[in-house]
Amino acid sequence: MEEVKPSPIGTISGPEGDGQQSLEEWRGVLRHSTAHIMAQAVMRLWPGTQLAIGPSIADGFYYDFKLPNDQRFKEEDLVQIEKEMKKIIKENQSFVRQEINIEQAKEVFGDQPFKLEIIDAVEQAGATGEFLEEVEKGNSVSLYKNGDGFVDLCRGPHVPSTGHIPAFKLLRVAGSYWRGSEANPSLQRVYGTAWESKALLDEHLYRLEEAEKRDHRRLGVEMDLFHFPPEIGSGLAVFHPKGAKIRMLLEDFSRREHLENGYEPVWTPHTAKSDLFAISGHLGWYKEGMYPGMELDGSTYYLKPMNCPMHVLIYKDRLRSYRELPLRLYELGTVYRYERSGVLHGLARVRALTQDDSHIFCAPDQLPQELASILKFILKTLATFGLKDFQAELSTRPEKYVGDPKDWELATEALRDALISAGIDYVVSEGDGAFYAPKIDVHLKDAIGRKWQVSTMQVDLQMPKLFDLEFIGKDNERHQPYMVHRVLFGSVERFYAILLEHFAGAMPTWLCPTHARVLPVRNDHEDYAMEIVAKAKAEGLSFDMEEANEPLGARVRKAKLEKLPYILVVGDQDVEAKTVGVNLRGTNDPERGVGSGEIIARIKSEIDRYALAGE
RNA sequence: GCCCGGGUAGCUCAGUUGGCAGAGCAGCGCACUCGUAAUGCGCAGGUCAGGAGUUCGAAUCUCCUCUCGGGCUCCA
Repeated sequence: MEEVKPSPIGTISGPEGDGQQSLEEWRGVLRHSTAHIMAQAVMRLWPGTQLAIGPSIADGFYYDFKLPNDQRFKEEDLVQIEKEMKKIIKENQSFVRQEINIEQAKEVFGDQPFKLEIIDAVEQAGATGEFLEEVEKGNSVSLYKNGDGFVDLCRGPHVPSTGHIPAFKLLRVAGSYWRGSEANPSLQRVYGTAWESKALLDEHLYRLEEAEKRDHRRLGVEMDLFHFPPEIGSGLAVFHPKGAKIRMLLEDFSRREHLENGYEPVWTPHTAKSDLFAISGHLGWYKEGMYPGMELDGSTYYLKPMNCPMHVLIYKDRLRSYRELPLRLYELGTVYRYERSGVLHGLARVRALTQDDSHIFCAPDQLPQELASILKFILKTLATFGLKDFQAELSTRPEKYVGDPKDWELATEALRDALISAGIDYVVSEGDGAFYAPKIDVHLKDAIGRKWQVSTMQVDLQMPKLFDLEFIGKDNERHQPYMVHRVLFGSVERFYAILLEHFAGAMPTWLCPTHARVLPVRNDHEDYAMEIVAKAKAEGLSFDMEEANEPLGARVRKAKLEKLPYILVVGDQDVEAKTVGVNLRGTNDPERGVGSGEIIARIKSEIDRYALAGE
């Protein structure tokens, strides 16, 4: 529960203004009011502008406009709009709420087609009793009037007057569509942020700057981990030696964990004939997400967008006994998906991705136990990386689906039960399931708060039917197994991106390509430094050495910028006493005189435990 | 895919009204041999994303393509 705090703003104007709002709700009101003032400013500067909607969002607000004659905002326009907004704030106009009936509303907003559409929706909702997200149902609507005659259709509430906006800033302009659909007119969206004090605004802007520094795309370049060669194509990454080493360590972790948890490795090719994807339903329901077919020997081959159909074929290769179930097939499977050019985003959304994929075939009565143990596996995996700030979502049957709605119901309830018995908070996302199954998704936030789906588990009753899967039960009869799709990382690439941002590039020691750099103080300490590198290598660790061609301070700085977890300095005293000076990442004062065997044992133990910083 | 904004050395960025393409860092060479976040000097580095056009002359203006960023939609 959010703490109820005294209002930083003062009172708010509207029916909900009963003083019970949380701080976040107050900020929502402040931001929504700022959006109104922005709309007012835009109306002054571009008379004839059509207003769409202007809600508050996390940390800010936006407003969608259709400018007269299809004009577009430019970056410089934001300065103008801000200036006008400041004027309106100075004028301290009151926000006056007024309830009017539908007929009156249609007259007031006669020249505002988007508002009219909303009013129509309210009217219809009033008739049907249907709930609408953006408006209260009913036979009347509310509007807010400001001093100079600006009127906006709005549910409210608002701050009492325009003077109650202590600090705001417009951030960027973007394109959008009316009601988010490409079929509708395109609009101009302006994003901004507003806070109850200048200090909080500055803090927020500073946070945004800091977040930019941990953007995985930027770290990827700075740390020489990966890049996207245009010659290969959009959304297709190459991993450089250091980046690939990190990736390998992640994948090794995944393999080890799966083998220890009762999964069986499989391997499947990257392409298959259309026959396979026709049976699985992919060509019917997912074709727009696939690379186009390749003609070969009279067949059409597709790159696989998912691993499931191939895993199904492994199951189906022979008759299965109930004794084999649950059968957990696991593969780091690389799949290819056509993602629209505008949605690609570094490693977080690519066109070639490797899933830590498993398909579990089980008897119906094994399902609850299996789902519970998958959830546990997911949580344990996230905990290993210190990822605590996640959100679970239960996604239900989408509009485009295969199978019987009754099966969907059964599968959805099984997932819900798993969440409830694990005591995990979740939200329901109606209609967001895969075309073949409902799912539980786990979402993680990146550096700037964008949410990305990572782990998912899906209960699939369709694929077993489509492929006629069977097993022989205790009763010597044929039965159909259930099938669960699940990933823990989601895709290695996306998880990699999330981890880079989570750790701001300072990966836990066990995920670092190089564990320590040994720095000889003078050239004549190099032999001793190399001895330590060799000793570490014999213990399975990866150390390197940089010759004393530059001052020690410069080499220390370089190693720090490379975010190496350990810098080991060796000089006269160390050669004498067989010790090293330990400079640990994130600390300022080095520890002198640590035995060379001791530091190697320390680092080794850290790696063996998958330790996070400070553990 | 759609809207907006970008693309100049490996990286970060200057580049005036159209008039000889620059800096810092990184790289390479030489000197320095140093105890915990930048030693000095020198060298090299470019089809100004690509193509077409306007012009005596284009990094600069126009058009097209590619690509990146912010959104919309979509999703691991």
